[in-house]
Amino acid sequence: MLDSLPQTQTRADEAFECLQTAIVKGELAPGEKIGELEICQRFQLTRGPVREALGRLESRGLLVRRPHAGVKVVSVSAEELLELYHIREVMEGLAARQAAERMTDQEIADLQATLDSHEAMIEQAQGQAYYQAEGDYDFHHRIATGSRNTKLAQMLLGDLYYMVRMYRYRLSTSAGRPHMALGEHRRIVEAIAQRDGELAEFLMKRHINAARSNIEQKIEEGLLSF
Amino acid sequence: MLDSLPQTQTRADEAFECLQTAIVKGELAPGEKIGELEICQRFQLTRGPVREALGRLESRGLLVRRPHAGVKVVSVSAEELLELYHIREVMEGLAARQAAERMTDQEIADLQATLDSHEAMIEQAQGQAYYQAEGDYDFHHRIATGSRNTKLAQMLLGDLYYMVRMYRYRLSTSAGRPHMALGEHRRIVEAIAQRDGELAEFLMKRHINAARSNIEQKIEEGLLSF
DNA sequence: CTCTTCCGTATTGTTGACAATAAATGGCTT
DNA sequence: AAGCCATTTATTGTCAACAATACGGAAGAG
Repeated sequence: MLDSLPQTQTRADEAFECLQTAIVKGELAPGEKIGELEICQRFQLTRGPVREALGRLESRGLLVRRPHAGVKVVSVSAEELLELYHIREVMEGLAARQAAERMTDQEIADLQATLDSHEAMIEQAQGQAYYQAEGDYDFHHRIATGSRNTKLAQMLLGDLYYMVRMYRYRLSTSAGRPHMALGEHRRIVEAIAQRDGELAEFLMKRHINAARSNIEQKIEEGLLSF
Repeated sequence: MLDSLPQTQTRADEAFECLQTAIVKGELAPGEKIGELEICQRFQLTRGPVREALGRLESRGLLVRRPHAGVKVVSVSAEELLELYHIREVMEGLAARQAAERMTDQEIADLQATLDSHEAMIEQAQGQAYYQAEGDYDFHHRIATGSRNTKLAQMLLGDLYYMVRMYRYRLSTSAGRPHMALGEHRRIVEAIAQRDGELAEFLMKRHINAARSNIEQKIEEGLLSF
């Protein structure tokens, strides 16, 4: 009765989550080839569920698989990473607009509270980029679900974010931007609270575009390992 | 030597494609519960590959699966279908913009040729909505790949289109719109040929928005079965 | 007559063994 | 010595039997 639902329901789900987090956290490096038995003994599973999980991961674009040749973690080039941000820009813009139209007052209040706690964290622990990264994820997560657009949330949360987070871990999200990002977040929430969908969309697009430019700049400076 | 590569490479791939087309064509109705053994004897396969295929289909949102309870074809409500078009609007807008920037002259010429053949088909066989539907798919397909945005094309071609096409088969794409749609397509290609990304994006968004409005109107008229 | 409980059955989830394919190694020829 | 071909081996793809779980119906109590 203690471990009611923290443990996943099926072995395949377990394998799926384990693999996913391992890939996102970088424990499995991009481009790295992984054998099935290797995974089995690592997570104490059998090949059946693992195989099913691999299929799902491949379908989501985190793995690439060649018949009879094995699977390897997807390796995203710098260009592709920037393309991801272009996609995020339009999709999250839409999410913000719909969130402005559909979020409940309670959800908006919670969102504002979330930002407050982020601000406190940033001021308290200067330079702790980790919390900011998690907070940023939380912020975008809430807006995606707040859009009440099932498929949109599914695509953002199930596909794009994992892929972006996969590189967040080694990019450490550009020091200096936390404060600026928080301000942008505040303005977006403000627009949502005023039910101004158009403005929310505009601000969100600009916000993500700024993040993209920031990464692009770092790449040009040669600070990134690709 | 005859069937060199038309047959899929692995049993799981085979199962995946069979199931996918069956769902899209409506042979498996939305909401219908399907047993694994049922699929096995239908496509002459064993449960292993089928199981893996089911996992992939679920991951792509065409199936919904409850542990130990079975899988059923996803049933999309009218609201969710319209939401799909909102997503398409922003994503294909982006695709059109990037296609205008990146398509080769050859690709653009091919695209124009495609429209010519569509026009011929429409004039030749009045009211043959089927060809128009296929032609429309072809048009959007080319622009998605022309964007040179791997993930964007993957999401459009691998996720959204199948879901939309699934309903196209019973919507029969609104008679009367074919001619109008072709004109809109022409203007979009024109913008792409002139390398005017902004205009291409605008026109594509308006094009999809018009399609959405059309469906929305039909729903309000109660002409659709949901 | 209705609701609840229990049990049987059918379906799903899992496992380990078997078959097929691709990569790797070694030998052979040129 | 270098390149090509065959054999070997390890890994993937597939299969059929086993175990676990949820659904459905029958029996009993209220």
